[in-house]
Amino acid sequence: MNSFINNIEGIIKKAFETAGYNSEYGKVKISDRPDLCEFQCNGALSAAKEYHKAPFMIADDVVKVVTEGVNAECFEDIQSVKPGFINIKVSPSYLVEYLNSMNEDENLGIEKSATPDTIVIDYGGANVAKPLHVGHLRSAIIGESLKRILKYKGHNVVGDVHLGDWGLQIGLIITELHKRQPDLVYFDESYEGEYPEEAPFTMSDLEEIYPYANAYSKEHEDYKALAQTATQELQSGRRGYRAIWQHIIDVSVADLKVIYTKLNVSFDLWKKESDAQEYIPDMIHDMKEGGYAHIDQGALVVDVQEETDTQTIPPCMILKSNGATLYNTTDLATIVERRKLFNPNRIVYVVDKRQSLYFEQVFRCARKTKIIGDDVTLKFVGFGTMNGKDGKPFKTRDGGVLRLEKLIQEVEESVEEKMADRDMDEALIKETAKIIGLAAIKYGDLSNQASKDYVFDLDRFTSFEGNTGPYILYTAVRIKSLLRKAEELNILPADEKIVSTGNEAEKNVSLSIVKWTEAFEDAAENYAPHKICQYLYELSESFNGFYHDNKIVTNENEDERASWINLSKLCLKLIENGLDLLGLTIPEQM
RNA sequence: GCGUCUGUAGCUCAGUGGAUAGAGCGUCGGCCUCCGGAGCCGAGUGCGGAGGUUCAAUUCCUCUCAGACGCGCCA
Repeated sequence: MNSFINNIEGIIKKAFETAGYNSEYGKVKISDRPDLCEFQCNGALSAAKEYHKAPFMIADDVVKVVTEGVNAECFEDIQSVKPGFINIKVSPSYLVEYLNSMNEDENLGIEKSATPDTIVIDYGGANVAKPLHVGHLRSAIIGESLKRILKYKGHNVVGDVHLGDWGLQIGLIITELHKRQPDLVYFDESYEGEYPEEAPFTMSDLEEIYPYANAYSKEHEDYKALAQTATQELQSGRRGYRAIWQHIIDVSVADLKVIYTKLNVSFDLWKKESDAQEYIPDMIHDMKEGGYAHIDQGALVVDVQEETDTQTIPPCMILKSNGATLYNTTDLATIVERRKLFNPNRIVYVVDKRQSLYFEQVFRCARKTKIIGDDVTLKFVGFGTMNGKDGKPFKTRDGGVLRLEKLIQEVEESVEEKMADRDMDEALIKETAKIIGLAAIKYGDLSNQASKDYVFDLDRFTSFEGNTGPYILYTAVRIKSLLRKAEELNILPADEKIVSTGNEAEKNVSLSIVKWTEAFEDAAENYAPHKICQYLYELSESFNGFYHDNKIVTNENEDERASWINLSKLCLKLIENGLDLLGLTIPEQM
């Protein structure tokens, strides 16, 4: 169905046309001056030039057409105001009519895409053998939300974790493991039997081994060389190394799934860098055959510089001078793989914005070498860093990288403390604190524009007041409690009908509600979950205002009561739906 | 050096080619004490700076200042 604003716009555009002006000038938007009107049209101002007329005269003409036309009853007030604004207040009945149709619509007024795209979203950014840290948080949170938003729009979305499992990191672990346990069967090259099913290490072993080996290799050249050799041997298929590698993946994936589940983040696909390896030989062959790739300083590269560039864009490197593959190679091969498996119309990368130049190179290279056609959108959704209160990248007190689990735990504990005096049993508080804590983290992140850096402020994010996750949850919980009360009193209305009672706060809520379509479409088009947050906050505020000013369940006027219960229900539906798009859930009480 | 991004209230963040640029937190003053007070009203300060385009610029363009980030064998 059309959005509410589109409906008004239709009327205004028609009026421009009837009055003899181009209908394109009839654009309607939410008012900048809520004290004067609810919606406004500024088209007369820009039309003035074309028609050599004073703007207010044009506005007068248009308003006249509307007030004398068949749609006049849609407006409570529409007037032309100098220098040429058209100020609009809609009639409560017209508004309520839309509310009801929205309420009846299973998608709450959102139209599914008529031409659904197949979209692969690459987010998460996890590596095997390394714990998730706060740097992975944004990719997971934003990617998850975008996945949900695009699915809701009706697209066919595939979320891919795209695990990093193929680099030097594995070689380092193998080398260190060899040093510590040289007798392991994996290192015996003459061994031909089956390898054990059980890994010779746990996740916490890996978490200790990797950083150690990494640091050690930076100090010791020979050690580093061993690791590089091990990496190469792994990649060329040495059996024992492959077995270790498989253990590393199994142990890591099991661990990652636990924490991603905690975050309410899921992936349709657990693809790994290594899965793309099989596409590399043909890809490189084609690049050479096509004359795209050439040797430069010993390395195989594809030039991606374009004439319009204002800076030097380095060539995209496909093979290092020692013949080894690198990040670029895998990413390009992954595009080949994705095209083969899903034939997507869009591939969306939710990645740290510092990688913007790198992805520009990869995208250009992919297009130039015809790995992907011009009809496929490659979208880089770069996000900023999460900073501490000092404005610098988030660190632990001793300057280390903060593990994601630790962060989640700290937030949960902080929420628990706040809830300590609740009349709830301890287990329930713990459970609820998890939900609220997650809302605090995610909403705190998503309510900012993704591309900007933001400050992680525990006290602010977990506050139950202001533009926070907990505040939105509270509003939803409050409505739930209201509905429970109504049920107890056996006064739940028989139907879902909402009527207009002429109440001012009621109209306010209604106006907030009908803005949903615009907010959602804006979020979907611009990959901008923060638009959803903004909407939810505004809706929550106007609902709370309404709630404060009026008696809903205890109202003695039965018609008002029924309508307002239904209105509250609609608000709850919208909040639940919106929070779900952000990847959040609502507790029963808090 | 070249390039990208950012700069909006004391702090954290929204927003816009148009009429008086918004919210939260914090501060100060007040109201309401009713279905969950997590509510409401008021006070106060701001578009980094300078030009330009436009009837109209915080928004678009140029320059400038400040900060963050990036610039072939890491990912």
